[in-house]
Amino acid sequence: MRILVIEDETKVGCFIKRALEEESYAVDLCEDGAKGLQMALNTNYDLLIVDLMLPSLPGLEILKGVRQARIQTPILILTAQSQVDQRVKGLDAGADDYLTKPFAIDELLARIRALLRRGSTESPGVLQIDDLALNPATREVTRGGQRIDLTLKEYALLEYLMRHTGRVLTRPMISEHVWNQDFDTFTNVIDVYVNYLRNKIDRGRAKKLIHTIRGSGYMLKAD
Amino acid sequence: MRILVIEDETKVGCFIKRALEEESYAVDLCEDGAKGLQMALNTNYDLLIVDLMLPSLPGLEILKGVRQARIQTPILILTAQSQVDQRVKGLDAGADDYLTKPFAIDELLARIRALLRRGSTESPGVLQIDDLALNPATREVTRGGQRIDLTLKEYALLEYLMRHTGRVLTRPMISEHVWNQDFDTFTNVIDVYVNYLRNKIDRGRAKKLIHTIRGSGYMLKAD
DNA sequence: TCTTCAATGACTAGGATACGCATAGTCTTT
DNA sequence: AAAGACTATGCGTATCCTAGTCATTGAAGA
Repeated sequence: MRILVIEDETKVGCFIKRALEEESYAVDLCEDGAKGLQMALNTNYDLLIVDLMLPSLPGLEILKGVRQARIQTPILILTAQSQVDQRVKGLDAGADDYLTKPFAIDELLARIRALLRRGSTESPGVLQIDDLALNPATREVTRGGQRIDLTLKEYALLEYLMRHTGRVLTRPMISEHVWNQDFDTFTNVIDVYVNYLRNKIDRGRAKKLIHTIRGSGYMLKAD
Repeated sequence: MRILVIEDETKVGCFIKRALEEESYAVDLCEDGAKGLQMALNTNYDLLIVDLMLPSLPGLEILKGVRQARIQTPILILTAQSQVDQRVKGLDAGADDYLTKPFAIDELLARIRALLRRGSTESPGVLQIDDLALNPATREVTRGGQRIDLTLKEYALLEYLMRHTGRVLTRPMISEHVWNQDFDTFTNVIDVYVNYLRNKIDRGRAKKLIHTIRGSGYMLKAD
């Protein structure tokens, strides 16, 4: 975990640095606002601690600069007890938390732990096979970068196929996952929808992705 | 944005609820700790506000319960001025921020905005999509530089849509975050409000931003 | 090897339905 | 009285499914 501290008061800055290093954080200390912004933009820190009262560059400008650059690193700002509105402005400008001087070092550490804890557990989530992509989050389907509009059932069917690429999927398997329990086994709805999908996905393309396994069912495959 | 307030003092609780509702948040109020924990576990809130001094269940237990369930909803705790160690314990138990009673309502609101901002994807203060802009801090909405007046509910709905741009939002998802617990599932309120929004935002514009995904829900998107 | 033919799947058209839109009206709060 | 939140209802249509015909497959027999 690497932390950048932007603080002009040498004494306070060094104190924070030592305390953080004792907690085994990697710490860079910068006493100049403009230079600090540069460092924040150039290096991928895990956390920024910014004093709002700096001589060269107002602390708020640092916040704005960082957020404009689409950097989402958590930012903790330091303010004086009196600067209530500054503090509110800071939070609205993109800061994640603040601490008023003077503060207990234990509290600073607790807040840092809280900020760093939010680990991004994002999953990629996009299903892909050859040049066909399906994004369950946005329900967006593309082939070769081109958008494809699907109805609800078509989409449900395609998603099921894509989640089981390369495997033979029998009609009972398909109906069980794409239709609900009162599915009539003696119809050809599945065939019909596979056909719909083919029209939208394979029609006119060199590579066919939907294959029929005669006597068994269907399969999605690049080969 | 839907918020759960766990606060045993009826007077304080109601005060907070009303203040938040005036800011377009959907608010559930609970005066009992154990019940509050249940609600927090059952519903996907955007934020929890927990008073640390509760009669039935210590506030800390609520925090632990929520975090043990792997729920990462931001939590703001309320403490008395004196309880410094409580506060540190609270942050370590998974709280994201605290406020000491008595507090200024403006500060509570600012902190809520800060907490909610980092919860959803990425947003440097102002939410923007195409020429539509929404500023959560001022609750100001503009399209093409032109101000648009929205009611509380219209605003709440639009904010939710804008915080999840490009994703399909189902009716259950929308009701869960824009309305509170006494929402009636069997009505078409959501449709009606989407229609209201369309009238104010898309009506007469070349580019439509609100799209309906038939059979699924709605989506806000520039394309 | 070629034909035949039954089984299986591909495709199409049209009717039924459910979905979402819009509008008007009710209720509540200010 | 006015504004906002919500309910109720009718209408148009995208979507779903049925049912029927047409095409393909592959094995059996000539």
